[in-house]
Amino acid sequence: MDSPETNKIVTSTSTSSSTTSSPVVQESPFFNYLRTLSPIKPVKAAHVAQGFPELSIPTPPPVFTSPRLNPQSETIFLNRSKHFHSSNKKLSIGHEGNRDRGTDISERPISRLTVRLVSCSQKGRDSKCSAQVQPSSPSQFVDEFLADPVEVVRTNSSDPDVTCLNHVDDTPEVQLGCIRSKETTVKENNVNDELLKYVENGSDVQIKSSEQTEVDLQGRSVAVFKTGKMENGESQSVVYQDLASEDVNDINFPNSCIKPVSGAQNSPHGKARSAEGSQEATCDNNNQVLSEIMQMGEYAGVASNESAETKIVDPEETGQNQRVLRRRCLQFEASVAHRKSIFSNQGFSSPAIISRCSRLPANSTEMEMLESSELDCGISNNICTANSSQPMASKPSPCAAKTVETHNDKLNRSVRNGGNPSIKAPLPSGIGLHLNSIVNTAAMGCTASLSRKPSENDYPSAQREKPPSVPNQYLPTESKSFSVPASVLGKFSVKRLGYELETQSIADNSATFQFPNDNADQIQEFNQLSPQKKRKRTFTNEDEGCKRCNCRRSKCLKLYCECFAAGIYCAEPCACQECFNKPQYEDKVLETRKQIESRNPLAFAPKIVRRVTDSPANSIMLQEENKKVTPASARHKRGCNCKKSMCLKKYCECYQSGVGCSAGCRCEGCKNAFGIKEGYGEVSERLSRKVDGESWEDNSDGKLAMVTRSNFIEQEHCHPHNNLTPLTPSLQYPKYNFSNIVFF
DNA sequence: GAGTTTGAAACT
DNA sequence: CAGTTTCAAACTC
Repeated sequence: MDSPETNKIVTSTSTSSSTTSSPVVQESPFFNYLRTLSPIKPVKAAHVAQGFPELSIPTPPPVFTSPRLNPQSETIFLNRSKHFHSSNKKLSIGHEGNRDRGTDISERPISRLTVRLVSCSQKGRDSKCSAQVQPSSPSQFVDEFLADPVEVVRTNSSDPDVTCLNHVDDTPEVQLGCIRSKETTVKENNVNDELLKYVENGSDVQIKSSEQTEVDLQGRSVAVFKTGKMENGESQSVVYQDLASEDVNDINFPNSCIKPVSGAQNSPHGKARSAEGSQEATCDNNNQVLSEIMQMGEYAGVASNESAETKIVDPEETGQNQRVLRRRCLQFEASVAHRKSIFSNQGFSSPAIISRCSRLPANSTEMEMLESSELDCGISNNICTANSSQPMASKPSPCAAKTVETHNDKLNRSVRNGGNPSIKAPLPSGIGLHLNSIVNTAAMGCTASLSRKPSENDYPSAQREKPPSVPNQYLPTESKSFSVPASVLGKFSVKRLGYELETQSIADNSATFQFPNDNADQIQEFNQLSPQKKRKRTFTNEDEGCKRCNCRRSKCLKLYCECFAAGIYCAEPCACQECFNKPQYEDKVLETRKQIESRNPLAFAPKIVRRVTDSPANSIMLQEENKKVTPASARHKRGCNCKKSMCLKKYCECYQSGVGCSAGCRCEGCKNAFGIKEGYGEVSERLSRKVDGESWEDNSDGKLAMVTRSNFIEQEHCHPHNNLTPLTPSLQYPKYNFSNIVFF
């Protein structure tokens, strides 16, 4: 069972030697652990094929700055259709994440990583559970990590380094445990025997759902997690953990279907093996275990509670969930380690924060930009095609309708059970925001439009528009919301995502992602629309969140195409014609992209760069500093060139992105509400302006200046995190478009 | 929904 | 690099 072969798992290899497998990683406990498990044959090192596969893997963003960063110019083009396909899932073991801060997994052992694994399915396990071990890109980690909600719980442990990730959504069987920065030791004790007895004696019962039991074995508390033999025939498994100590018990169970308890992987001496309680349900395929382990890393979410939760698996869902999980066949150890190490290093309690900055530099220039700044946060967009099987509840896609149902059901159940549904929604992934990316994958249901929800006062009544919302066609069938704690919001950057971020009161520093009510009919309706109708439909305000390209003559191979510019393939919501920006034309896409980049290396770089500091205090300071210098902290990289719109309409990229014009702009008659171009007067200068068609003028009490400052602050803070001066109600807030913004 | 305006991208 | 053309989004009616 154990694989005698070493180095079966090839860590991801990018074009740079800096990303080759680290000996440290390979010698890490986890790596050793995997060696003993995985029969998976070595795979050719290849970077993730999420996007344009020929392009090299971007290195982690500067927030994870490491001397090992690969400065090589890299670009990434996301392949929606492949993004969530389990068949394309690739496993990356550890080291990629380690590049972040030069922290090796082995340096940050994971203990108490309690995992309630899904039970093994005897049927078709091979096909479902086999985890293809391949390298993966960090971005994939991030996106997928963010794709699923988990609950990050700081335990009651006095150890500040302990952070628990509790998956709370669709796979309650999986719990990410605690991350500890200190090493553990393994002690011999008799618990193993006792536990084994317990397992063997107690596991032959037909249990319907996973359960966790704490048993007292020789005075030591041992948590036993069982996943029972399901009525559908799926097997039972048991995992255990000594709760009394940080130690990982070495236990030899007769069966090899391991159900690892945390720490085993990373404990220096951990050799945790596990057994399954049911003899008839022997799991002889370690791939499943590996797959499940990898799934651990798939979940990310937001910090929420102060206490851990025990998730109860609904037996009705278990089978389905497992199938969903297996379909994912994720490989996330590296991602987990990556994130965990960041958690520990940053002291963050939320993976969402880690998820920030996960967008990878598109090229060397961008990398430089990133490196030169403290990349703060970002929520990137997950991208998928309408055809992709994408089981995330909050990023439902038509193709994942069944999964969506499952999620919804879970949500409902959770609500009924008094659970906290507010944290069910996955955070949109994506960080950094692809420069040009609009990634409005909202349309795909895979991204969220994370935009400030304007109050009614934000716009002139005559022009009041509905705030961007998730396109109906890709939304769950029920309205959902989830709250994001201040700790997360504080680090958020905002981009056009599929979801609407509704800023709560500034005082509570929280925000709620609101999922509009939705219905499948609309989904179907939209999908049945002709391209012409989609064209119209797609760009209505109410569907802004799902804006897709509408190219007719560019074949979606020019920067005119927002999808192409964003580095994503066109998909179902697009109304483009003769589109070549599709996976089947990958070669052409890549070729064109390279051609464009050869002409302009920054063609796919972010247009808008914001500077955001890592702490509110710093942000304030920076704001104050910036106010003295420029009207806005964010700048359009190249500057606009408006002649007639006076930078007051969305024709203007600066205005559209909610940033002020700068000296780099060549606009004429600039009246950008977010900050006019230098030379056209100070921000606080009294001037008449017209915003969204409504003219207003500041008065002598400095109101305008204050308003401008508020805009300023809002931008600076990635708006949800704004505990500064609230916007003046009378301010006619232009609608933000964070599509092309990168936050630093 | 059709047509116009606009400015970025592409081309020369 | 500047001028022109093409293009698609934004906007208006």
